[in-house]
Amino acid sequence: MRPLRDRVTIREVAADAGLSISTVSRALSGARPVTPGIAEKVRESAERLGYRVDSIGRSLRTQRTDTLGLVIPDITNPFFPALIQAIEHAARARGLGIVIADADNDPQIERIALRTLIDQRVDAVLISPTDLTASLDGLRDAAGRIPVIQVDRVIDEELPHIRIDQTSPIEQLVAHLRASGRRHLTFVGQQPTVATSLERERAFARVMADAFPREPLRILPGGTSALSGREAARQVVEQWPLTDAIVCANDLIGVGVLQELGAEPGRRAIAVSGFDDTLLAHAVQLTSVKQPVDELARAAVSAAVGARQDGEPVRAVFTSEVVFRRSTE
Amino acid sequence: MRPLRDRVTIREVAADAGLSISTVSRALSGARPVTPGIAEKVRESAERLGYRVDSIGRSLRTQRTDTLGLVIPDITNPFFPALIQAIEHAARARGLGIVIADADNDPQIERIALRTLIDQRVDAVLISPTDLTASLDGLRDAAGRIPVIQVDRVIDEELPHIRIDQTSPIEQLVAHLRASGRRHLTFVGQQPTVATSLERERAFARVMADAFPREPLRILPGGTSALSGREAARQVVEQWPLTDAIVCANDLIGVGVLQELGAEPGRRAIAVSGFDDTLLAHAVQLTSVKQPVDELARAAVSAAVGARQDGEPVRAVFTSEVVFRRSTE
DNA sequence: CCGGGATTGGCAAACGTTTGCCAAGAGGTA
DNA sequence: TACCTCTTGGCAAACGTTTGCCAATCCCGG
Repeated sequence: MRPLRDRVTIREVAADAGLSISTVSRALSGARPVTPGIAEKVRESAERLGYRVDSIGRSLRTQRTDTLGLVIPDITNPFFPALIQAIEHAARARGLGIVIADADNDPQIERIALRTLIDQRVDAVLISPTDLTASLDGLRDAAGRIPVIQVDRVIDEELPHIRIDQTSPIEQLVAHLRASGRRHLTFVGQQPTVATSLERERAFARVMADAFPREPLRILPGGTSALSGREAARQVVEQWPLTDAIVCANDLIGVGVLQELGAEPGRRAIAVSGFDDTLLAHAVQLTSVKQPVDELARAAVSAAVGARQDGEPVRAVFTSEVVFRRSTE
Repeated sequence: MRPLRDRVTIREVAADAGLSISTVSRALSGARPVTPGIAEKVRESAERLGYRVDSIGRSLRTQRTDTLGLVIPDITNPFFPALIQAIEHAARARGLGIVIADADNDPQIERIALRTLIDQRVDAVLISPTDLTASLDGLRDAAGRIPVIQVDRVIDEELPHIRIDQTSPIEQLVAHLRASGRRHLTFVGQQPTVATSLERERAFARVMADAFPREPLRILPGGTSALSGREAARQVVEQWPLTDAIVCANDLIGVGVLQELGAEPGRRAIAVSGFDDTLLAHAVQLTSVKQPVDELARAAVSAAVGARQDGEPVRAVFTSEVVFRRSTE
């Protein structure tokens, strides 16, 4: 590797421009007005010398890093890359950087990740907690130190959060399935410790009680992977052979169910739907629920920077839409 | 938000333990031996006061951040989350954090992301460059400032890089297709400005020249999405109706091709293969090429930290395996 | 020509840590 | 006992920036 030039400091810019350090700092940041001629001269010197402000020095002084931490339960679930992307854009639009930590679906790792982010001095943390109960201590501990916003998955209603309404898409889903003649719907969740999965399950229960009051409630806990979806599908056909539609808590499970049921296209015996409208759903033509990720992201980032100023807890709920595809024809 | 405790500094720990700041620093970091009793006392004070070293202060002094930058061309291509995850694990194992930037397939954004990472003072950057030529300037500029390692996609052979061998999986693929009676293979790439896609295309050309010397070479440029795969598939059937196997430069394209050809399972007229063995390939039973992501990641992280010490450029090549599935039966 | 207010440059302190240097003490040897 | 070496604690400087405070200058009106 060729020798790396050492960095130009503000001191050298000041010397070059024949001004004091403070004037240079103010000219560059605009913290206070400077005489136009001087401003120009500073800009020119900085440009020519290739000066870039040292974020470490600045952070030490300002006690800000202009950086958001982002804790994700499982980056291999394709919903989260989409969410990350949206949050990154929203953050960039406000001049903030983000640093991502993957919890690997493990509350222990998640907790350590939170500590690490806080030690890294991020200004706030956005988190989709892994586990409804096991993540609670870590979350609250973190929230006692810096602003923390729960995104998508919320496990503590008291702390700030941004989420979607789970009921309305389930209503749309059930209505559609009913209209196409299905009567015996079964829900396959993730682990019941996943906040969103549990909410979807409860919404399903409510909606079903309305739509099919006499139908028994069929709910199966699943897992995180497509594999667990396959297993759940086997169990469903065996346990409740009447089932003519399976509502899944996310796309991974939906894909697994679809695989197990046989992937022949067109009208099929059992309708299947997923959740999150990931590219998986596109790939296998799975009906799914599209979350307004960009709005979620913008709201979350606003909340994070806002939380630094006023201390008002944030609670926002967005609506999402069902995207119907071949799997429910 | 409840009031946030302000941080405990090393000064307070020193006062509490009745020792000097430097002794505390050394006791905690182990930079120099301290008398066991003192070490114990320091540890106890630090623990009790809840002291955590301030990474900003430390970084200012040491001029290190113990953080790696990671520039990804497109986080919604599921190969990259897998790569990110692997790199995160490898980095964590060495006590390093990572900060991720998504280039959104745009060399402009990529360039800015690189600058931002460097401004953030990451110790080194791992990058999968977006564009074979348009990324070059930004890459070299960055490499002139801090250690930069190209991962997976390499566009400058002179700079450090970690990659896989593309030829051997293509050989396996072609051999398998040939053994199952296919004769008229067509390659569908991404844009020819994607380094890996181009390498795969060239490998395909070489291998085909060997295996089917009399067969004309059929190569189609594609795009980044499943959609472009669908379009490519239409073009292939129209332009080269004899085609009985399509080798795609990645899984997204493979999925699109599969969709367009009709997704009926079992032996089909045209065999299809993808690349990267993402969860998409699992979902649609697409034959694909599995890269040794964990090894890539470990090598890349080693290279990044190594580059700080010796200045030896790194060039490593790993082998990858074909995973055969229903799409090539 | 003087006084007062507004504007803007500079000094120096602070943010929290690590580390080179010095000196004090401990322990061993002659 | 005297001397030498080795260990280990403390002082203070440095990393690069922002900003509170003061002072100098300028402009304007009387």
